Amino acid sequence: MKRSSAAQIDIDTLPGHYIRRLQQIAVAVFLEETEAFGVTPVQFAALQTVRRQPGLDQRTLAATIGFDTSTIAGVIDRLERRALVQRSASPDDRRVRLLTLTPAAVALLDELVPGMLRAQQRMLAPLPAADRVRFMAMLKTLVEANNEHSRAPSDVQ
Amino acid sequence: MKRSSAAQIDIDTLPGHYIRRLQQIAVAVFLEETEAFGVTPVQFAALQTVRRQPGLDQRTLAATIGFDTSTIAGVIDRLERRALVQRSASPDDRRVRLLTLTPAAVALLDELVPGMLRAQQRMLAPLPAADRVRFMAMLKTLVEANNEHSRAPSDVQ
DNA sequence: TGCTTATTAAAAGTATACTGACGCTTAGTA
DNA sequence: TACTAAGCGTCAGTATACTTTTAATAAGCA
Repeated sequence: MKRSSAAQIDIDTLPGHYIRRLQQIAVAVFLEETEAFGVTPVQFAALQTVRRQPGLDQRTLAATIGFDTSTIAGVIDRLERRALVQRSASPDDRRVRLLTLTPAAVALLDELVPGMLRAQQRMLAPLPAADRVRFMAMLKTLVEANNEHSRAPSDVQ
Repeated sequence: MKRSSAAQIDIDTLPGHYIRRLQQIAVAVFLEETEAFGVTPVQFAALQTVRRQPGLDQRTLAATIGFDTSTIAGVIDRLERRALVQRSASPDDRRVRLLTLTPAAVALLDELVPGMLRAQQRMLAPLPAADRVRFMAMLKTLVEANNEHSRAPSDVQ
């Protein structure tokens, strides 16, 4: 299937190359469909997760959506600057900052969601309907089985 | 399948989320298997492509592996600093810089390839063998069909 | 209580990935 | 030939993503 001689290897036969390209496409389609709102996919994931679990701390948020805490700190900085997220001190542990959404963020999410869902559908649209389900199942299998190899292992399954 | 009420949406049902996670995993596994060489997946793709097409210009390289020219400029900067890639002026067109590998880069690629191939196999290992082939075929379908939506459309195919 | 270890956040540094703007060069046209 | 459009590479700016280090706080234990 693949030659082991280095000179022969074609990038186009490597899963990693296609995974990277599909991720690029997923981001581009998301931004196309939601461009009016100026929210990135990562920012959306953070907002949506805090919406469902108000009072989350940054560490748990990072683990839930699969980032390291450094990245999340920057994401929350930008969302806080736009008055979409509030950081408040935890009464139990003064190292911890608890996250909540502002009403503006809730309103923004409500407006954003239809475009976000259109983006998800567009991404998989080139596959026949039956394959879309199979593809999602395989993606889940690969992510969950390889989770411990990721740099920012998610603790959610 | 998915509720359209924003508050109900779970990140874990969205293809985009799993694609991003799989990309994270792919990078992490690649770096694990090739850590001795200090080369990133993007740098590998650039090196391997220039190896197969010596004298490539940056713009064609970018289009071949699916990047914009700004990103490639930074990648080539780093590879040039490590004396792995040489930029030379084109005799035909003074706007163009032609890329070639140094002997050190060729030797490095030869050493790197076995680990890179192990990484590709590990990524797909959680799937049964028949599904690995199906998954790759679906990936190709999605990337090729959505190619025009990407920010840096590849001109290959 | 005092000491040690663990946890959390922030900061600095590296590497993608994109947009938009700019300068140089080439090519096409009046 | 002068003007104009297009192409190529670079640079500045924004936003991920990661690593490592540092500081503050909390928790466990003698």
